[in-house]
Amino acid sequence: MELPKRPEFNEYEPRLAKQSRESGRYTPTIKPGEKPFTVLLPPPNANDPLHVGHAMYVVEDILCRYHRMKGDPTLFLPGTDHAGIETQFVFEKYLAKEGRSRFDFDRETLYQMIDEFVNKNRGIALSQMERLGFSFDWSREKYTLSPEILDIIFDTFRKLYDDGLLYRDERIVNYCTKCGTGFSNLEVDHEERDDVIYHLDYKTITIATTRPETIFADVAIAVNPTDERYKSLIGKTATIPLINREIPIIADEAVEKDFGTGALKITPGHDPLDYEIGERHSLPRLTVINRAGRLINTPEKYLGMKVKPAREAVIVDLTAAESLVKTEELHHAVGICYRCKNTIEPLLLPQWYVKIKPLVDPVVQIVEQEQGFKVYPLKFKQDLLRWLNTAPDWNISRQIVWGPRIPVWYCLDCNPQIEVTFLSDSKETISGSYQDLKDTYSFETIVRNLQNLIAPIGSTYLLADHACEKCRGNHILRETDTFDTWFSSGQWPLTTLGFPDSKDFKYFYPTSVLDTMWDILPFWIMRMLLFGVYRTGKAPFEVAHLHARVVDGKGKKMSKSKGNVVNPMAVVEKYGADALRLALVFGIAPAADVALGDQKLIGMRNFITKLWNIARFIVMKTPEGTSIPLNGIPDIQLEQSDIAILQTLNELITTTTQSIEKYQFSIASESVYDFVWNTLASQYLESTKNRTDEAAIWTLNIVLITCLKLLHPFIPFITAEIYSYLPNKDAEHIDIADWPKELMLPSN
RNA sequence: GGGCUGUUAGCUCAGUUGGUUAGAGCGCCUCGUUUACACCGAGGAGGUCCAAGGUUCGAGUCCUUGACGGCCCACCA
Repeated sequence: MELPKRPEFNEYEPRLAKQSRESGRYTPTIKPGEKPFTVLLPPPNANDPLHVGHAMYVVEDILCRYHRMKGDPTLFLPGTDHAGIETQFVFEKYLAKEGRSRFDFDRETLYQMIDEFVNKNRGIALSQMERLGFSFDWSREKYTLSPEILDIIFDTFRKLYDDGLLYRDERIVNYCTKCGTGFSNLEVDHEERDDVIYHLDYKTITIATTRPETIFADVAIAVNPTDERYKSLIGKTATIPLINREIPIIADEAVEKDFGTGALKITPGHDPLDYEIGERHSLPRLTVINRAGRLINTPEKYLGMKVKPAREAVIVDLTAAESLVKTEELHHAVGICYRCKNTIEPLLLPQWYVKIKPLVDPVVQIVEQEQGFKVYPLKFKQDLLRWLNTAPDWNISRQIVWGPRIPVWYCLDCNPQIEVTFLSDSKETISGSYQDLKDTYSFETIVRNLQNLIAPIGSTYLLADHACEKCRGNHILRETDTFDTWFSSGQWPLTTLGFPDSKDFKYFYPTSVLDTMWDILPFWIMRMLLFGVYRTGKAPFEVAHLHARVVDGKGKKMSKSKGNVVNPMAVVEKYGADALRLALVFGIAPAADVALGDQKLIGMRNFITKLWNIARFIVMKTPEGTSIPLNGIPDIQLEQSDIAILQTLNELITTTTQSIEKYQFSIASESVYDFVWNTLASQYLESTKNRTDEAAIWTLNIVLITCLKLLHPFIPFITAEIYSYLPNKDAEHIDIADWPKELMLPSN
């Protein structure tokens, strides 16, 4: 047998990937009593192609391949995420290209369109992951919107309700008027801006604000109680310019004396801090900006204006009224939508919240005391604890269509004040309370063309879709808020394994290792811990391993605008999946950025070619029909150099194994790389060129097959391809061959 | 305003608990091709380990301070 001249990775890599996928070799056998090794794939977005970050799944694959070879029942479970807002955002961009927007459609139609769009592109990420050589159990592939998964998610929602951990409240929400949905604080980005701060004359006092268009929603002026300048004014009133409404001057410690004029206008309807102060002082909440970002409840001339023009108009009028005392430059950070970069508009909205404290407490204990759960690298433990300890109640409502609707139903007849927005038959947007609209539009029209509803706090609701328990009526609408994506992906360890009764769940939960980039620690890892512990009492994974970001060859963050984004599939085309995989773990400190550039990829590819050529030499040198002992060295006269390399090989086996166990993939891969290139190829192999004795042949073969196995988790394709050419082997495929153990060597 | 992290060869980075002449890949220089491999081989040049101070028999490694990066969090209107 002979190996061809040079490996054509674009031939053998896809062929082997397809073969192993179809063979079902990665479907584990459940062996009661034996501890399985389980990894759940952090699901990529169902509709997007992979980006380089996803190539880091190689970490999970290394672990899984290693454990599979070690003989552990190993499950690497793949899946995809519907990715609520992300997907809807992508789809809206696509709509925009055709000159349409989501407001042109009722939610049912829009949902169907997105569903189709996702289904059409659904396979892309999956086939790309196949190409990268991830050893998934494809028979267990999951999707976050599958009915059986939704059942579990709704069940958790119901349990939260039953346990009194679920409530509705009207609070300030970070609202993006462009995306049309609220976000949690975590999802808000900040941008440094140079703005103008306006000093406005409120008769008795002068305030400073960057948002003069919200003065119509002012309900008080607050000063710091220790501020000598204003002490005498507390309890008096001030007058809002332009509308001359009198509002009280109050004292609150949250006001900073040194900022602006030291007097803060309180606008609880449009600012989170003001909302808090308003709560403390039982102040009313006025709303002057709606969800479209337009002014309402203001003097007539500003009605319907968008925020920015309204600000300008108000300033013009304030100037004319001589209420504008002065303006100053202000450099500050403004909240922007993490998706579309639009300025966040804090608005009052009724939303669904999960009480977080009762969920957090047991998790804090588990994390602190490492009760069946650890974080690697350790430095992230304190981050996780900080996130846990400061987590506010969780707003799980999102005002988008792409996702599971929150499973509660409102009876319109019992709650006629519910505000509905829908398209009339002539495609006009109609919005108002059901009470006001029900005589003009039939319930059927509203249902059929519904875009969204807003149920005021206090509305009664049902927990299943059936006739109203009170009035027996059938005018029932399901909540239009959908779950925050993390509400469903946070239950991934439960849903993928079929909580609570399936065989899989009983055998594979808790899972072994969960690896992601550190940036979703609070979004995802924390939520999985909360849900996992809430529903099972156990952390959903024994180890959370956090890796770093993939950056370009110069160590710079990849970004579209810089044009340095690396497409993993292009890299695979050019250098092969093995080279990419190796480049992602080679020479990297734990949780340090991974610099990925051509130079490194070339180096990795060269190593793969080198390995091929070493194998080619050894196979060529091995006479036809030679039987190679695979379980130790037989009684045969070895030369000193043979024993020496076998001893080094033994050390290598130990180093590699221990390094993988400790997640030090860099050390593991570099050790084998160094051994193969320098010890095996440059030294030993050269020294055997004039030998034809059995000892040399056997040693070469044993060293080769051992190295192939040690390298297989990192570079599965080339090792499998070479293995398939070997005349003697211990398994049909290398990915199910035994992990190397140290050889017993003759003592002399 | 808090917190984290980095600064080691031209470039990208390793250096576990402090211990002999500080390493890798790529790049560079010289030489080599009927060779398993030019996606190669042999050899070589190249570092006051950011700065200052301290602990120590001994510091790239620990401590303090400073400089310059990067990142995260925060209700400065």
